[in-house]
Amino acid sequence: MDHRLKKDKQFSYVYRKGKRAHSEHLTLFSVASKFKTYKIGYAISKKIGKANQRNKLKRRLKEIVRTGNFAKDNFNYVLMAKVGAAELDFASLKAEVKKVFEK
RNA sequence: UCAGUUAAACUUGUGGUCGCGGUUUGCUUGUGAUGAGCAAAGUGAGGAAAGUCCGGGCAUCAAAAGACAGGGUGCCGGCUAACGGCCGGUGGAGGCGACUCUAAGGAAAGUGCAACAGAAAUAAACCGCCCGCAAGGGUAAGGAUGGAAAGGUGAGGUAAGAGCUCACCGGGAAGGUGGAGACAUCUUCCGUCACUGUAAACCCCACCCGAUGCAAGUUUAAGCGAAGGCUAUGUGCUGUCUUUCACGCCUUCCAAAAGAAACGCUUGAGCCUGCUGGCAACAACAGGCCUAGAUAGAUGACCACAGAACACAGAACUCGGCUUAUGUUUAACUGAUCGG
RNA sequence: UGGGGUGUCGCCAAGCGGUAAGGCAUUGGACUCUGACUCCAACAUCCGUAGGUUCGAAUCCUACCACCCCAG
Repeated sequence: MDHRLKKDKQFSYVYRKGKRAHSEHLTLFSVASKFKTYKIGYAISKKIGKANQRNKLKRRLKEIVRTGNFAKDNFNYVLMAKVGAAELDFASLKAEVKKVFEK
């Protein structure tokens, strides 16, 4: 199943209604939904780095969410990266994602 | 060994365990219709994919031609689909050298500008020098400047001076020879050898350029209506104008949608190998190969071995260049030192 | 992806071949018992960076860097 958020409307809905949880390099927006599974979108701005760095960060976040089982069903998420997130290695990035979801 | 110049090559590979995007095949399932899921096979970023600085293809503007404006290029010859690119030369500049760099047409077609300094900035007004009692005349040596002051140095010459004369150097013109040409070289003549620099100032000359960009554009796509204006004096290549030519054109309102999907989209001036022509860029021929097409936008995570690969960095219609960022290796050559 | 624009003092900015205006801010001084206002003075030589043209470049040319805007 596809767990991605894609439409612009969905993103802006989550930004407006969602609860926020911050960490040093990440921000998570979460909101309850009527769907049975979870959906998650990734927001990585141009401030973070050049195109290849943004791509790599997105791939790593996707891998962490897929393998980690952090996301709960019946929720929509947007995971936003802040400046400096691209410099982290995989293990510490995973720890931060875990912290944000627990909040 | 050190310092340097030039030219190339590569940009990870193999094996595991999870995961992603196209393609093909098979199975399951479903709709009014497009479909959806699972499995297997096979495949999946670069030398710069970047900057977007040039030039093509392609698409639309109904079709075509011309003038002006505007823009670009600028030694010569060649290559190319084309170029502001590349190759080979010429002149000039730099370097001990290997070698590198070079917007390099025209200033006697015209116009503009040249601050400050300096007597004077394109010009012989001033100081000066000489002749002369003076009036006046001769002169361009000298006059702390400046980027630039009407060839330079030396000798002769003179009232003082001066290409006034001579030697050397520089400059110009004509002709010959070599070369495809840029140009090179030789001979002769010129002291009227007076006219500085700047064209990456306007400009002149030669050559080139229609505009807009895949968010172009086409289809699914379907369903039309109402009112008003201009009627060949209207509209049309989109900076202006003209000609041929084409034809209805423009504005407002109502309805529908609110922005969906597919095509464009990857077979192309393509890549590899061989051979022929050419100094080379490149071209011709033969054989072989098919090699990403996404749309919140596909390559990641954990190991093992090899290893320099741990750098710079991610396709978005596509191709040829340029520029910039950056890791490693190789070859040839140059200079210095030491040894033989 | 394509198209367009801007970089000048700490901030806002003028200048577009000949030694870089002005305002705010800052610093020092004067005035005042003190402060504000006012007055006087100081403050750019790396004009985003690097080359080139020119006697001379913020200005002209070329290549880069950074930032901003427009088009679904």
